[in-house]
Amino acid sequence: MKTIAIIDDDIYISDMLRELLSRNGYNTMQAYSGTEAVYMLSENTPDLILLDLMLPGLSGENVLKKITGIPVIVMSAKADVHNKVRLLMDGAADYVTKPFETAELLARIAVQLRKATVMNSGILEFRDIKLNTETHEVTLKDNPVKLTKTEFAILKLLMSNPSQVITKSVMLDRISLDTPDCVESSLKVHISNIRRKFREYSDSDYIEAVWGIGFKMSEKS
Amino acid sequence: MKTIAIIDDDIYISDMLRELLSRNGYNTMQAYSGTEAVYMLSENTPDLILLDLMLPGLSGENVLKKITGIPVIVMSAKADVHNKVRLLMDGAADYVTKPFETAELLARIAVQLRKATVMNSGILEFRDIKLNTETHEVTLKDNPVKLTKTEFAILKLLMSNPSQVITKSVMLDRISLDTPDCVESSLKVHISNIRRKFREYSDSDYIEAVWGIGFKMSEKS
DNA sequence: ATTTACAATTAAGATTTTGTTAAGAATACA
DNA sequence: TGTATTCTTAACAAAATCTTAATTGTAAAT
Repeated sequence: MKTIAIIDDDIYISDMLRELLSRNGYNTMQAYSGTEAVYMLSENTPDLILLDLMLPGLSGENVLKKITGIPVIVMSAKADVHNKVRLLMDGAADYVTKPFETAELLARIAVQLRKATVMNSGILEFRDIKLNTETHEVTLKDNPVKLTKTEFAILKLLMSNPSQVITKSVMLDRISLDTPDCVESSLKVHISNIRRKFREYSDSDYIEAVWGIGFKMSEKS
Repeated sequence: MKTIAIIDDDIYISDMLRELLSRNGYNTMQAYSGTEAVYMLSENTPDLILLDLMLPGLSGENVLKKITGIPVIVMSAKADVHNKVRLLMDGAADYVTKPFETAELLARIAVQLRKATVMNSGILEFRDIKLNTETHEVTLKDNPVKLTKTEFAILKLLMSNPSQVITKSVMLDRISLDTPDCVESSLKVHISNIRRKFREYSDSDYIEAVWGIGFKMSEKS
């Protein structure tokens, strides 16, 4: 049975969602603040997360940035397009505007869970590259490539959103959560190192720089 | 030695798989139609089944539904998500999309066989190590190795998820439930002790550190 | 064409994490 | 109670990784 985490400070909504979900065959867990959510997620791994944006403690945006590997559906009152784009760039899987129809929410949940099932075979593929999120192994043309933790995280982030530009600031947010901010030089070195390790098995370029913005996986060989 | 059943009507592919598998240390048996497969499985019990979907006689889907207790990896040309989901719901353990990389297929086979080993007996095996979850006995190359309770718990956790990295925090959660948090030093010592005890009977490394993440069982000897 | 801004690479030093040892604390057991 | 075993902690050395900064290369802007 799939487990869904509900992160919302409004107790009425949170409980309504819990009922709705358990009536539809899901397990649930609840958190009522950003900090509580982070703690809960460090202890448990749900299959999907419903995240309200307006949270006490730590804002929903910041909770979102800390999550990797679990699809997040953001629930927000703000409907504007610009905001939506930013959320998707921060790693949200989908977005519903409050108030929402329960049927719509259930449908979107089902879509994301199916996607996740397919993804969670554990292996991300892009051209010749395979990245196993479970074993932390990466191969290029079936040659094992040893990546460090940070290099792996960068490549996983890129391969999770192929053909999409990942801004440098998003990368820095997601990769090194603890360090300060202005460490772009470091990022460049990591990417350079990944490329060097890949070059041993292929002349082609896999990571492409998007001038002034960030990086993306490169389609062309 | 593990036996794998190959169910595919394409003789060329079937034989290619047989060679690949026997080169990698598996016994094989072959069937070329759905009806033949059902007959073969009534006579023999392989450890794992590779099943092509497009079969004459009885379709792969229907063969799948008749199988219980043996992990089935479905091989299909159809890549669409909906189809994959249905197969998994019909009881497939995993699926690969044709054409597939041999390395990937072997990896997925290994994963499923290990899972099956865990399920079916109280004995976990990994390379030269045997761990009996019921009697709490551990042997290395058939030499008994005396492990303490905590050491045993750590090794069991690792061997239950071979080839998968276990994070330090997960380990701490699962092993010493009562103690506070900052006990990484303790973990290091336990692992060091397991290694020392193993070193008496083998020079090879069985527990591998994954830098910055955790530990995993090490394939290479 | 030249300037400017950013990107890529390299190498060195700083930092973090791991592995081992030894000593004391906690626990189990006779 | 005393003894043996196991667990935890701390200290340090060794290894791997990360960051910084200097340098060179490359794309955009003027």
